Amino acid sequence: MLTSQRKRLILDLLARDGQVVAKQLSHQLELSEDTIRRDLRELAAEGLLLRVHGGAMPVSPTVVPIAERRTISTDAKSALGKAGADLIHDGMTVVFDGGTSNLEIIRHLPVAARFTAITHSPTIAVALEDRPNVDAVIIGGKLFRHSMVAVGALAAEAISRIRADLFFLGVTGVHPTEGLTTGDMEEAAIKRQLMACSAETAVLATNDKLGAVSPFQIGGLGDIATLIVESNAADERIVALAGSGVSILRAG
Amino acid sequence: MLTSQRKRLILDLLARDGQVVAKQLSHQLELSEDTIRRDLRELAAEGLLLRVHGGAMPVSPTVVPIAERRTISTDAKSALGKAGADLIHDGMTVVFDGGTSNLEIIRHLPVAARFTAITHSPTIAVALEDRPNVDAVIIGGKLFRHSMVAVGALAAEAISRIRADLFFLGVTGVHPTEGLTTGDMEEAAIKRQLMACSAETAVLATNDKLGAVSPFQIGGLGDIATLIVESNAADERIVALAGSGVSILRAG
DNA sequence: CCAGATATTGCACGAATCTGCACGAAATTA
DNA sequence: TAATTTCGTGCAGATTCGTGCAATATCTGG
Repeated sequence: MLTSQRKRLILDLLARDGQVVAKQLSHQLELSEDTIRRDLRELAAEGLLLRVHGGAMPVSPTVVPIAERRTISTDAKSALGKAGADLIHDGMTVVFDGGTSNLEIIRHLPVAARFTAITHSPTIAVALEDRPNVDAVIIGGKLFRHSMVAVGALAAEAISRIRADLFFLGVTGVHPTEGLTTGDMEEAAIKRQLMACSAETAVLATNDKLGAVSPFQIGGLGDIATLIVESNAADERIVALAGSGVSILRAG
Repeated sequence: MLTSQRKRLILDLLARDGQVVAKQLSHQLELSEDTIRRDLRELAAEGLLLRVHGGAMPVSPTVVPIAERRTISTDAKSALGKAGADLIHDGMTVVFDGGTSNLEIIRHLPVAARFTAITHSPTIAVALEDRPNVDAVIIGGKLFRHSMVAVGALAAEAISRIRADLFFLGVTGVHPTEGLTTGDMEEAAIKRQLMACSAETAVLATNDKLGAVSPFQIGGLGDIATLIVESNAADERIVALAGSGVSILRAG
């Protein structure tokens, strides 16, 4: 490994994580701590990072961790995630469907949150890695790549044994008469089952989903308790959805 | 080989890999290091690359996506991954344990690889996202955060119905007399079960694992068919492991 | 075709750089 | 305060670098 390449890598890691630890780096890169320390010292001399005991920090307070930017997280979606996270209270058992909206909920969970999370999405499971107080349960099954969730008989059987307080359902369409829809039949079946095993279901809907319809129906609007929409969602869309018994929440 | 042709090749390699190493180049192009160094010097003078000790870097910060560097992949671990991937053939059913070594196998799979992958690690599952020809099956269960794998009764039951051709076992210790060990009891049990349901088991062991012992035993050396070690693994370590019936493969 | 000019390549050798280790100093933690 | 961890410096071995030089190949003009 080239020295300059290593230095660049250190800066990347620093930007991503907001900090680096000399000992960890030496282990990860399989080099002596001396070499790492030397690098950190030199980078600090160039003003590219701030040397601290044990490692280094960015020169300017981390803007936004790059890891969280991996999927484009618009302000709107972020607000939806925050509103969703607010529905979760300690002690609850919450099921998370796949999708970027639900991923946003995880990101907005307070680190101290203490509840049980159930998901059939490996992506969600990975996001739960740094929430030490959350009991996470993964539902297995055949991986459906398009949405990155487990489906099929294995998943169905695992779900049949679950009773949850809240289910965050992911959909591709929310329509006044066609209800909640998605693009895959098998996925729709799993979603229905997850709804059935949960006391309540909530849906996060970005503006592009309001009024949209996909091939396979998951259920009617009346089947969910809460629909969270963007703060600037068109009024006529909202009015069209009212009266179906669902409580509509504007995020942000 | 023409000089200008060679220079263009160097720039291409640089663009592709994000770095070039003088020594490697001289070997690949079958020229003396002096010639390569001269080329690099001249290209640097033209401002086409950035000369650094040992090789060269692109003038503009690497375009290689940072996301792929989530776990740092050292040369040694990369070679192990390649060797592991070579054990997989089309049509097989392969079980992947968690861990960065096994993740490295996924990264080295040819995109055309066509087989069935089974895993209880959401991290591995996520890595399989862009292998469209791989049938992926997730084993559910309680998420054990330290290793990011599913464990517990749910996982055990799902595994009991599986029959696989090959299992890539992750361990933290490979010892001549203590055998294969790991740091968590429940995890060890799951690993044992995965071994039992697979026709063959393979282990990727970085140098730091050879001779190491962790609290909980998974099995003896005789229980696995293949042990893949680094190319520079200490001979005395290897000799100590021989005679247990395991076939030892040096990677790279 | 030939002779001289020019360019390219490999080698030698001293200089510079990089890396890991040892040891005492400083900072951190209990 | 005492124990542990981390830091910084000096040093030695190894690698890489740059320059000068000679040998060979290629080009150019007559």
